Amino acid sequence: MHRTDLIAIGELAARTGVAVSAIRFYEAKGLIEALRTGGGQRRFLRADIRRVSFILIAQQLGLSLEEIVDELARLPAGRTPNGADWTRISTGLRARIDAQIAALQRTRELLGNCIGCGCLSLKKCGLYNREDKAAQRGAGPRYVLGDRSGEIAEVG
Amino acid sequence: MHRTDLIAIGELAARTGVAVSAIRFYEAKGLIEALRTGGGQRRFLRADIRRVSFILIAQQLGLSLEEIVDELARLPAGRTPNGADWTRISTGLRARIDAQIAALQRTRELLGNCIGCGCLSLKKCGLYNREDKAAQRGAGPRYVLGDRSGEIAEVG
DNA sequence: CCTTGATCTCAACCTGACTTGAGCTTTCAT
DNA sequence: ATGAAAGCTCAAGTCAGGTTGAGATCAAGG
Repeated sequence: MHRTDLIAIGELAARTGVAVSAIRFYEAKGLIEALRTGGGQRRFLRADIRRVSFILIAQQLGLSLEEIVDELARLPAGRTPNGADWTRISTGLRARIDAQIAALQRTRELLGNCIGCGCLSLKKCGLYNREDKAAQRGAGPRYVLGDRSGEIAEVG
Repeated sequence: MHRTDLIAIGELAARTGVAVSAIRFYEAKGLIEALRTGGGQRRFLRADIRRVSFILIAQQLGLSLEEIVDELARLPAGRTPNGADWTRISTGLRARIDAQIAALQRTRELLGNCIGCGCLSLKKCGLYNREDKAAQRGAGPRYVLGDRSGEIAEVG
């Protein structure tokens, strides 16, 4: 505690590589919280560096900010999160990573069998019939990569 | 050739699971082309079912529509693409898949070493210092997951 | 004290990937 | 020949995840 324990938004930004505007945005979305100085400026805990880092990692794994809020909600309310807390949270991420890897491996294989032969008959090769909830993130006609699951394409 | 060789937009939509509006959008973006009837309605080749399917697969792998345009530009101009054409194109996708799998595996490992111990000291564990151009797709503060590469976070 | 850099708020704008709605026309089965 | 279903265009809206800008205030070193 020999140093200032609270950091300004600029420092949090510098420490995490995230833009100041993004940090304000995260606060508005409920991902992080800030104390305020008498003058109204934000002051963060050092632990928030860790918290923001977690947000970045989770984003890389394809979680939306909304999902990340849910994950972070599992952190302790009052006290600074410790190693055990992060471990608990990261377990969920690990499962997600494993699922993504599995999905990619399946796609890779199907790509060989299916596009490789030039047929691209989706009904037959099932490149879409997979229940690929995990890879559903990121664009694509919404209702296809999700809602549908029944019959899809078949090349005449 | 015993069947109608041209299909309407509604049929292309039904065959691929993509919304009609999305197909028009793809045409506007140059991903597919359509012939027109005398009355101005679009008519697609059966091969376009395959083409749209390819678009969906590529999207799942994180390519933007712009990137997909580039990939598709490698298809033969006049004739209907054949199996060999698709194989050639899909090779690029395979490389991308492999890269993504590798990146995820690295992340998985780092997650164990780094979050597992609770430190989340990014400079030390390098969860960010990776040159993760592939996973850069999809959200995240733009300039972090890309432009930067120098010093990042270090938990005090 | 004073200045300079950091912050503040709020509203507006941006990109990507589509969707929606209005108003009008084409197709095609009966 | 006709009427419902499907298609057309064009402008505007949506959502996520931020960024940008204006105008005002705060914090801290000299």
